[in-house]
Amino acid sequence: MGRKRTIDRDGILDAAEELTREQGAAHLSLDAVARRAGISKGGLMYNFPSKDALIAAITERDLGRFESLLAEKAERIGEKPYATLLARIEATEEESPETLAKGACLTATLAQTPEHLGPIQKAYGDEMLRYAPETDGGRRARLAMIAVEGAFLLRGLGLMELSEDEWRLIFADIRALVPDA
Amino acid sequence: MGRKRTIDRDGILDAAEELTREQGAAHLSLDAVARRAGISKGGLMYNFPSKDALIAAITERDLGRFESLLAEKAERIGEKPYATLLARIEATEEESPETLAKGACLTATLAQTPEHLGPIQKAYGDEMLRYAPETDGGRRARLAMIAVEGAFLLRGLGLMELSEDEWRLIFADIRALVPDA
DNA sequence: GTCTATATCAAGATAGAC
DNA sequence: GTCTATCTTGATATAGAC
Repeated sequence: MGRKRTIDRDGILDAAEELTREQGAAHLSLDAVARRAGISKGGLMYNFPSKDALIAAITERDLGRFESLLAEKAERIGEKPYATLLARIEATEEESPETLAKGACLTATLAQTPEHLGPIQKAYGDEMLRYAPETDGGRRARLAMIAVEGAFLLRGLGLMELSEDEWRLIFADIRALVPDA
Repeated sequence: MGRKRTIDRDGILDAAEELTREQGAAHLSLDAVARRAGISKGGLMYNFPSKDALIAAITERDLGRFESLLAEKAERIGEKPYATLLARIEATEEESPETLAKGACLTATLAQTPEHLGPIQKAYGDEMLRYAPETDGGRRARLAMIAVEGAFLLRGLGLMELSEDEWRLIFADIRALVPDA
């Protein structure tokens, strides 16, 4: 015990995310993060000078990852006008329960500390801006956005307990909202 | 200072709800609740022996109120098969931003403490059970449920910032999902 | 750069006066 | 039943050794 090791920042973020999912962000402590990550508290504090910094780092990493995932999926879907939206639906449906829960817990956490809301508001806002509410297609796309993010939160937070099959039907119906889908 | 007064349990719950909305539930302290309610901490603890008990009481009161509101609205809507669902959409759209935020913050808080999830899971589950996923109408109703609760959370938590007019369009489109609406 | 040890503080909960 | 005062804990953050 007490041996030094090179600290892996991504490993810390993974540990923090897992704990958030397991116990809820309210009970997340830096002590527990350090323990789970297998490092000392001092080492943790050196890499992330405060809990807020840690949470901001998780947000930044996850939003970035999700955007990459969307871009990749959208590219594979092709030139359809609502490719990104279809990619979002696909990504949300395919996500493992654990990943979904981690993302939803993080989102709920951010929502409780207004100073952290910025990045996620921007992500949602940018996407909604693509869909003009004056057009029929835009309205259907916005409705699909609300529905898919609703499914994300309701399922990820464990508020609505449905079977895999039931969720599958819901995602199919969300997809059917998208114009030209 | 120091004069005794009769403690109003509903007043305490109001104070706690307001603080939750203003600062996020993560920063809710019993000290602040007592201060806001204009009573002593001891008096607070006498009425609600723990913070968990306080949160549970808020949940119970709010779920009860909302169910009453739904029942009342559904009755006024009449014998339509999806009257309760329409009532939910109407209630969610009409809710003031403050009330919406209080409800959504509470929901997010419950989601972070698994032991508090029960009542809300039951409320959602009971409603979803009414809509058989084997029927076309049932599927549309379930989709509308996901969408309206998505709107509730996204708007109430401040995750998605849209104008009043933009939300109005979205609620109109959610309503259009309901069979025979 | 990572560790151990400790300072500091906020917050939930308790004890006992009135 | 409500109050004031205090206890106790757990968590953030800091200091300094290695």
